[in-house]
Amino acid sequence: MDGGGGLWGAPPPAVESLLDAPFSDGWLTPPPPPPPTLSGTALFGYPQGSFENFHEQDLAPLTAQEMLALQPKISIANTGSTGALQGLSTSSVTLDRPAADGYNWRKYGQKVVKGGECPKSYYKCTHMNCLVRKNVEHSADGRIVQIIYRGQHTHERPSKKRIKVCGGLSEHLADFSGSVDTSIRSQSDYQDYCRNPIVSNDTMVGRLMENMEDGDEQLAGSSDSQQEHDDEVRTDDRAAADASANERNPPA
DNA sequence: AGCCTTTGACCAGCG
DNA sequence: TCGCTGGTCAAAGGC
Repeated sequence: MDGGGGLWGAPPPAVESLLDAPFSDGWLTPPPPPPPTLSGTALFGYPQGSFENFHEQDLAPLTAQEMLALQPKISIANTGSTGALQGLSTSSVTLDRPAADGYNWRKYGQKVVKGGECPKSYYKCTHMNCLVRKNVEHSADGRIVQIIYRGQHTHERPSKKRIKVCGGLSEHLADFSGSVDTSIRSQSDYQDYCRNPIVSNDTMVGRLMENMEDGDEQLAGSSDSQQEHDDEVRTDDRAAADASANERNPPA
C-alpha cells in the first residue's frame, strides 16, 4: 500500500471488522495461554492483521477448506461494498497493519532476509519521544509470521479519533486499543486469531459479527498482567516460538 | 501541507 | 580482514 496520508489506508469496513475483531478476547475455544517467553513477539501462521492479507495472493496458501470457509464470509462481509477486494493492491510486501494495535506506526525500512523468503518490515511508533519499534516478518506467501516489539511505549494510545484505522470496527478497535496493551494482542490475541479460524471459520465469523454488534464491551476485557512483559524484546525466544508456531500452523 | 511508503545505501555485529 | 546479514537512514514520490 502506498500509504499517503493514512497509516494503513482505508480498507472496507466490513473486512476491517473481520480482521480486527478477533483481537477481542474470549471467543471461540479457550486458547492455551501464550508462552511467557513469547513476550514481545507475536507469531502468525494465518493470514491476519490486515485487510490486505486477504487478497488472492494471500488466500492462496490456505487450505481448500479454509478457502471455502473464508472467502464466502469475506464476500458476505463486503456486501454493500462489492469490489472491495478487487480494489486491493496486489503488492504483498507490506501487508500487516501495525496501527491495528492501537498505536500509530511509521514504516522506516524493509529488508528481505532469510534467503529472500522473509521480507521484514520495520516500524517506529510515530509518537514523539516514543522509541518503540516493531519488526514485522512475513513468510514467503506474504503472511505475517512474526512481530517483534522493541521497547516500551512512553505514551498512552492515541485517542480513537487519531487512530488511523478505518471502517466499521475502527472505533471498536480504538476502544479496544485503549484498554488492552498492544503487545498483549500481539501475543495471545494474535495467536488466538491464528488458531481460531482453523478450529472453525464459521464460528469465527459468527463471533466477529457478534463483536460487531456488541461493540466495545466485548472488546474491553483483557488482562493487564502481561503488560509488563509485552514490550520487552525476547529475541532469544524467537526460534522456539517460531518453531512452535510452525507446529501449530505449518507454513503453506 | 503533512504524513506515509518505498527503496537503495550505509553501518554494525558476527563468523 | 573479509563477507554476510540484519537494522537503520534518508531521499523521493504518492495520497
